[in-house]
Amino acid sequence: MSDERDFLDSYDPGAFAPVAVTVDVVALTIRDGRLHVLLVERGGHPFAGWRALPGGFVQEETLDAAALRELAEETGLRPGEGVLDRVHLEQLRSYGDPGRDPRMRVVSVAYLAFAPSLPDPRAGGDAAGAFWVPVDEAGELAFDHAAILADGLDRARAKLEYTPLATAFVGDEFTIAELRAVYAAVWGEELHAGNFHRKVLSVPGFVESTGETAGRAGERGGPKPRLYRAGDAHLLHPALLRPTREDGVR
Amino acid sequence: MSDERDFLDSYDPGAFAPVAVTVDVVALTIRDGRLHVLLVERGGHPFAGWRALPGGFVQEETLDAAALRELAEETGLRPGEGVLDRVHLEQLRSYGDPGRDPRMRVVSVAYLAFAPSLPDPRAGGDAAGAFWVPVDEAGELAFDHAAILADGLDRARAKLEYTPLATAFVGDEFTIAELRAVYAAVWGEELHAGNFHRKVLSVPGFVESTGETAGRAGERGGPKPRLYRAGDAHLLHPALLRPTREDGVR
DNA sequence: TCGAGTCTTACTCAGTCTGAGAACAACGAG
DNA sequence: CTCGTTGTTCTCAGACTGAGTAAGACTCGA
Repeated sequence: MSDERDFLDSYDPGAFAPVAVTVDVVALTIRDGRLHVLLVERGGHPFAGWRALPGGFVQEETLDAAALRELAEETGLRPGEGVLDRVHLEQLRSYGDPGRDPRMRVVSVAYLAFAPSLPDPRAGGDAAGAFWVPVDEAGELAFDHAAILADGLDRARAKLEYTPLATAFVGDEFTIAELRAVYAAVWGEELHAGNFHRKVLSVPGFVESTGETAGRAGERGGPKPRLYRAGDAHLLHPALLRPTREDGVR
Repeated sequence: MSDERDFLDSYDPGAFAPVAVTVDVVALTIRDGRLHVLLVERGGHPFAGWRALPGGFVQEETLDAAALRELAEETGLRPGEGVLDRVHLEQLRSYGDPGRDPRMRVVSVAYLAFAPSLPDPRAGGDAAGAFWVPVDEAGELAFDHAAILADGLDRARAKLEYTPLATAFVGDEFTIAELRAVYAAVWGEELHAGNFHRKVLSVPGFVESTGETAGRAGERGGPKPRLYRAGDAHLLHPALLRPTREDGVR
């Protein structure tokens, strides 16, 4: 048996059937109290003119870096400008059915991104345009992107329960009511204000008080709310469970 | 712009840097009350002689099918013989750091498999041998497989809480005590028998009674336990929470 | 065959958590 | 100023949880 050096030198990477690896990003944000997803309109074949998730081929970089790069390209935001640094990015899962892309065998690693309200994206890359769309108006998407979006939403809704993810949707300092609005937007249901308040403050490490109060109350009155920052918890314990998904869900 | 047919005909799949896609399987089972993982000893370079997770290159098949095939090849089990059909298989996540494989850029889609006690594997494929190893004795593994295994264990421990996954580790009919042994093995701690019993029976759809009792009691006495089958729930509600991971985990 | 020890199952009880509702004060809009 | 809205705090009954106890049923070894 040859030694490892010889083996690597003689190794032929072309010996396998060609496969491409892409990343696709399910980027979520909240605008006007509704959950939105970032979509692009495809400029080229296949699926020209269709809406799709932002994404592209992986280059010489980690998968995480590829996802962040694609997000930056499609939104026109630059890393280092501060906005993108506050985006929470995590891997969702991979999709690799033969035939999901008519060009060739493509395995796509999907990512989930959460951001505070971002500006309207500038067109860039090979996308004819990018825009935020309310998740319930996404409609048909190219490839299997509708399924990917559905998986992403499931994951997002579940993670709100046991992680402090909601803080990724709000600014640096926020009120409990803003946090509650995030939960309401993602879960699609109103939450009992009093109980939510009690719960959030009772979970260690979820939020910490800044000692300040907002300069102004809400548009429709009420006292000036207190401001909080995200705490140091990675897991919420105990969790904030969703209001009874009636037991039929199973 | 050419139409889609022309575009596809002229598309050159070789235009991108070569990437290979593999699947790696974290297969878990319980033997003698301890959680075991299936490992192979690598026969060829790179990492010849090292232990690794079973896995290999994806062929013209879905990712799920590739994972099942690799599992079958490494264990010597054939699909259709019944044993493999009862294996729970789910995607874990993908690993694609440049340099994780010295041969070329390799993106690996990791899978998690749960099975009732399987027979000792027969060697097969390019592995010099395959064997079940207690998870806490896995030691160093080839590539980044140690990290993959750790992620798989995390996922398994978490999923036990809110899904009926534990039933995938036991036979078709089982006792509550066998189910409790699964939780104890995966979580690494004993559980209060009475409370566990109450909890399992109170979660709708987790288990359903067969009406029968086991022919024999445990080795060290006790009454003949009743037998149960897995219910139709996909999610446990309410969940079986792990005994207080003391709040420092965050 | 008998006793010791083990195990399943059921029950109890105090502490905690939850959902629902009410109370109150602070605030904006008209 | 008045009214409706909102942030925050309480209260209360029901559900759930961990810990312990108890009654049998059974195996094993003496």
